Amino acid sequence: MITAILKDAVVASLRELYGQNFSEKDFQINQTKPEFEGDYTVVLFSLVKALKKSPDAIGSELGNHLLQSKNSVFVRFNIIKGFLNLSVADSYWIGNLEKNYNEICYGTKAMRGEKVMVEYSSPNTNKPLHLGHLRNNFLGWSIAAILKAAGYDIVKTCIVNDRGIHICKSMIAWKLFANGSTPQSTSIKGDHFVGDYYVKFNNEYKRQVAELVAKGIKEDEAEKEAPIMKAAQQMLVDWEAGKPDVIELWKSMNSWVYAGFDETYKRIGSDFDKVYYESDTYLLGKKLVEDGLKKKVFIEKDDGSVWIDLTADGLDEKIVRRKDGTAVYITQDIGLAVEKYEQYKCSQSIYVVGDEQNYHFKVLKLICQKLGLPSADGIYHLSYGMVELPTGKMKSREGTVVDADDLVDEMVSIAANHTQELGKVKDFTDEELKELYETISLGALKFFLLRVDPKKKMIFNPEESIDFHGFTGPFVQYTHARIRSILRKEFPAAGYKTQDTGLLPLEKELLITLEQYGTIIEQAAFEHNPSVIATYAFNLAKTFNSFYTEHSVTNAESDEKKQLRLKLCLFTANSIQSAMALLGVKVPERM
RNA sequence: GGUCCGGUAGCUCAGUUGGAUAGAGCAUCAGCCUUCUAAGCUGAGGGUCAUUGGUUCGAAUCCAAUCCGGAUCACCA
Repeated sequence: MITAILKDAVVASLRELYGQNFSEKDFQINQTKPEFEGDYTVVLFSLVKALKKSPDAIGSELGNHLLQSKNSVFVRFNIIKGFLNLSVADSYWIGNLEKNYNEICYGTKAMRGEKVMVEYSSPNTNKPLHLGHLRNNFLGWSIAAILKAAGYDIVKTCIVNDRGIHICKSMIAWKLFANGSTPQSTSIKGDHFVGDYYVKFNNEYKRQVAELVAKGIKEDEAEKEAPIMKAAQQMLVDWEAGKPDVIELWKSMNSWVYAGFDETYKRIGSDFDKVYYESDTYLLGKKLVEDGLKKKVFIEKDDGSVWIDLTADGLDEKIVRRKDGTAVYITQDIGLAVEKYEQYKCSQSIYVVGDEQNYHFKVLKLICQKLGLPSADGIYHLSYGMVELPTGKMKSREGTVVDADDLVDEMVSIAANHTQELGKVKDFTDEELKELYETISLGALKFFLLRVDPKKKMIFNPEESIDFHGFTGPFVQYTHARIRSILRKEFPAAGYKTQDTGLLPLEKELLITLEQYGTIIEQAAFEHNPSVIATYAFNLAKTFNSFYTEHSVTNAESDEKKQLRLKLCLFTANSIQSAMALLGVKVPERM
C-alpha cells in the first residue's frame, strides 16, 4: 500500500541522508489537499529539531533522495511551507488496477489463525425487537464481517435472556387475560403477541397500585402488595423450583417469541454460530465464587453475602453472591466467559452491548483478571450509544418505542413508492420487485445506523423518514447499479494490458481511493468501527459519480481509454459490493 | 456527590497518535437530462469547533478550570 511504501521510503532516506534512525511515528503522512500538486504529503516540522535544519532544506533533500531511490514510485515533488508534496507515478496506480480489478478478495487479509468471538443481539424474550436492537444487530454482524475480512476466524454468539421476572410478567398476564389464545389463533407474530401481554401486565399492575393507593396505602407499599406483582414473583419461584405447568407455559411462550425473532432475524440478516440461553447459564459462576473466596479475591460478609472490593481500582464494592446463596448477573457473566473460552478458545471476546453497561463490563473484566482467568484479557466491551428520539429516550411505558418490524415495513413501502415513481424497473417480476424493495430499504436502514460512530448516541427522527439521497445506502447502491449497467453493455476485454498513457485527474482520484480499501478495512477492524467502511463506500461512490458525469466509458476517446475505464468500472463496482457487504448491505444490479 | 461519555454549520454527522484556508449529507438558493440510470452532477450562501486560560513554530485535537447534556454508581438483568 502506498502509504506504507512511502513511510518505509522516508525512513530509509532519512537514514541514508543523515545517518539517523527514525521510525514511522516520527513524521506524518497525509493525503495531499486538492489545492496543491501531489498525491501524498510528508509533514516535515517534526523532523526539524532532530536534524537541526529548516523544513525547506529537509524537504528538498528528502524529496530528491526519494525520487532517486531504486524502484521509486515517486516522480515529482514540491515543498510548500514545510509540507513535502509527492506525486506518485501513474504506473503505480495502473499496476494496482491491473492486479486487482477483478479480484474478489481485494482488500481482505490472509487468515491469521486467531479466533474472535462476537456476542451481539442478546434479546429479552418478553417483548419484540425495537430500533435499539437493530443498531445492536447491525453493529454486531458488521463487526464480525469486518474482523473476518481482517483475517480473524469469527464465532458469532447470542445470549438469550429467557428467564427472570420479565418473562413471568408476560406469563401471568397471559394466564389472566388471554383465554387460551395463541399467536396462531390470533394471527399475531409471536414476539409481538407475548409483548402485548407484557404491556397488559403493566397496565393492570398500574391499575392495582392506584386502587390500593386510593384505599390509603402508601405508594411504595402498594407497589409491593399489588396482587399481580406478587403472582409474578411467585411464578419466578415456581419456575426455579421446576413446577411442571409453569415450565410448560414458559416453554410455549418462549417458543412463540423465538418464532417471531427468527422471522425478524432472517429478514434483517442476523445469524449466530452458537446461541446461549440464560436459563442454562444462570447457575454458572457459582463455583468460581468458591474459588475466589479461597484465593481471597472475594470476601464473605456476616450475612453470608459475598463481595469483591474494587475501591483500590477506583470502583465500588460489588456483590457476587446474594446472602441466600443465589448468583447475580455478574456472576453469570463470569461463568459464561469461562464457558465460552473453554468451548472456543478465542483470543478476544467482543460484547456488543449498550454504553449503559460500561461499568458492568469494566467490573467484569477486572474480576476475571483478579481471578486469573485466561479469558480475562480478551474481554472487550464494544459499547455503543443509545438511539434516541428528538424528544429524548425511547420509553416503552410511554409508547415511544420504535418497533423493528414496523420500521422495516415502513421503509419497504417508502422504497416501493419511490422506485415506482422513478419507473426504471417496470419489467421486473413481482418477485424481483419484492427483493429489490427489501434490498433498498434494509440498505437505507443499515447504512443509516452504521454510518455513525458506534460510541456516540444517535438521534432518529420518525417524522423525517430515512433519506435515500446523499450520504445514504441507496446512494451507494445506485452508483453500483449504474456501473453494472455499463458492464452489461461492455466488459473489459480479456488479455488487454492497460498502458500508461497519462491519467486524467478524475481517473486518478478514483484509483487513489480504490487503493486505500485495504487500509480502510484494517482501520475499521482495529477501531471496531463500521462507520469507517460506510464513509469509505460513500466517498468511493461519490468519486465515481463525478468521474461518470465527466467522462464517457463506452464512448471513450480511444480504445485504450475505454479499456482502462471499463476496468475502473469493474474495480469500483466490486469494491462497492465488497465494502457494502461488510455492512450487511446488498447491492442491486439495477434499481 | 464519585466515576465515565459527549458539546463542531439551521438539522444529522465526519475530522481528535497536534499540521496547510475546519469537511460531508440534509435543508435553502442558482445551474445541468437528444449521449453509459438525474436515487445523479456542478456551484453559492451558512462556523466564536460550549466558555476561559495554558502548553508551542502550530490546538477542534493535548492540559486545567467552568457551563450544559447524558450514562452509571441495586442482594434487577
